[in-house]
Amino acid sequence: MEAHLPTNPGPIASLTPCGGGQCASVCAECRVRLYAVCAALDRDEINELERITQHIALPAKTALFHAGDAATSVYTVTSGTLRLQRDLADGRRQVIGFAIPGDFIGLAMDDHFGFSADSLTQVNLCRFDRQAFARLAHEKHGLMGRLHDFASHELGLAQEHMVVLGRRRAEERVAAFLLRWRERMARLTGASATLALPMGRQDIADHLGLTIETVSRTLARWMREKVILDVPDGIRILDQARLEETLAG
Amino acid sequence: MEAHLPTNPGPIASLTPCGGGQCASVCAECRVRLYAVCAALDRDEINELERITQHIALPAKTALFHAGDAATSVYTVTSGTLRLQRDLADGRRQVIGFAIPGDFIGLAMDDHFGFSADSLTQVNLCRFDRQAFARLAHEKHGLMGRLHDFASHELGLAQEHMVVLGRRRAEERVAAFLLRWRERMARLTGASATLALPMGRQDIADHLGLTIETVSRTLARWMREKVILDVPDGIRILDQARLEETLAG
DNA sequence: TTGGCCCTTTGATCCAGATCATGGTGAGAT
DNA sequence: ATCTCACCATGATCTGGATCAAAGGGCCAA
Repeated sequence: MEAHLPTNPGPIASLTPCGGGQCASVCAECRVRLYAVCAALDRDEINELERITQHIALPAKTALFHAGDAATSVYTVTSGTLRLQRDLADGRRQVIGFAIPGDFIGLAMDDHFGFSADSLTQVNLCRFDRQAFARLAHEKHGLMGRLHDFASHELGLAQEHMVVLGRRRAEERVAAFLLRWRERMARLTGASATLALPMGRQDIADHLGLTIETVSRTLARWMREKVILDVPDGIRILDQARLEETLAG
Repeated sequence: MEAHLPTNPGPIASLTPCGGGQCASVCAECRVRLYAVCAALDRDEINELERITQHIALPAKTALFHAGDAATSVYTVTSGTLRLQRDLADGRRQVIGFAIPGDFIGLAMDDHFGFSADSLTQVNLCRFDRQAFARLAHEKHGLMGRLHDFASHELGLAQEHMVVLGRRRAEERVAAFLLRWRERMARLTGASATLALPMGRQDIADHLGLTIETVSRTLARWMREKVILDVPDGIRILDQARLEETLAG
């Protein structure tokens, strides 16, 4: 595994404030409100949150922040997909996860980000000043509870992913990824026949601790065997049971 | 990796309430109070917590709970070491982590445990009824904040471990484990020349996604090269810089 | 003292997945 | 159109760590 430098995003974009109809300018119109941390808040509290909210539009393939940056802001994703990753000095990458609408970025509330975040698609975000958000969380009990729910849920997912990385074979890893991604997308868009895959093969490989070739071969085999079907910008799962068996085996 | 069934702990022990001088019977005397979640509470709140606290002594090599069990209790470790793990159907194991004094078990606040917990040594714990503890956390703002700090800290560690499992070579994994374990122990006991390793080689292997042979060979080589020294029930790190270089490489 | 059991070490061999190499394909630029 | 560039697919070969095999200790029970 040498430095392969995939999809190197440019410098951090000048983040354009989100005007016009591109994203909800008020929480009341927000499509992910019920999934996001904000669901914890009542009408008055939402108003308070709104005062410290900046709506941000991030173009595709752009860095939101880098690992080690001072964490002056935290974010809620309202649309699009981000890739969260840690890099080693010699170019090896671990994709920690992918953030989708409703996800909160900055749970650690640490002074510095422990990973980098780059947009895969165009992304809309609510940006909060970290200090102000932390103050609000310390005032509003419900918000802190909701944050904890998010953090502990993430922790459970992280532990599941440890099993995948530590003890699963290549084929099992890819199956686990497809099934989990499908599940997450279903929560957002409802059960759908086709599964959008905004991330590339290299991103999947770096998420699963594999090489791009292994991911590609595994998917190609499943396509030959009619387990999945290739569609533009994603796949269609034809035989979910087969993927689940792969995982159970 | 076939079923190796290592260190199969017996059935869950009848947990003996902790009487006598074995463990602090009141929080005021607790040696880990400042490290544990309880540090968030003032004197009155500590008294309330104490009312729902059961002091428990768990013998070595005993199961505290199994993955999938209804999570009726949550715990703070006051002494000893526990092994937290997930098992696959065919015997493969992933050791999620090791819990040491000050650690909180049950952050997920989920209805069911996502992993099993077994004592490696004799362990003393504060057991809390989960419902009562959750109620207290929702009343006492400081406690919820503290829980969130713990959860998000754990999340950061989990993400670091993903890098180890996904992208590190065998030697790097073992170095990462020794350095991190040393760090954790240092927080408890102060910097010490010798490093106690209450877990076996198989446990380390299952934590790092390796086999026992690879762990054994790596440690043996470092002993030959005077990087570490074998001492009863642990090791002494002679050349920490060498381990850090291994990790940086 | 002996035997049994568990854990660890060490050597020999194997193989899943990495690495290396090459070609295909589609989207955007000119 | 044609070029370029970033992905993706796929065949050939290699290798780090797994697997297989065997042989020490250390501890405890009888």
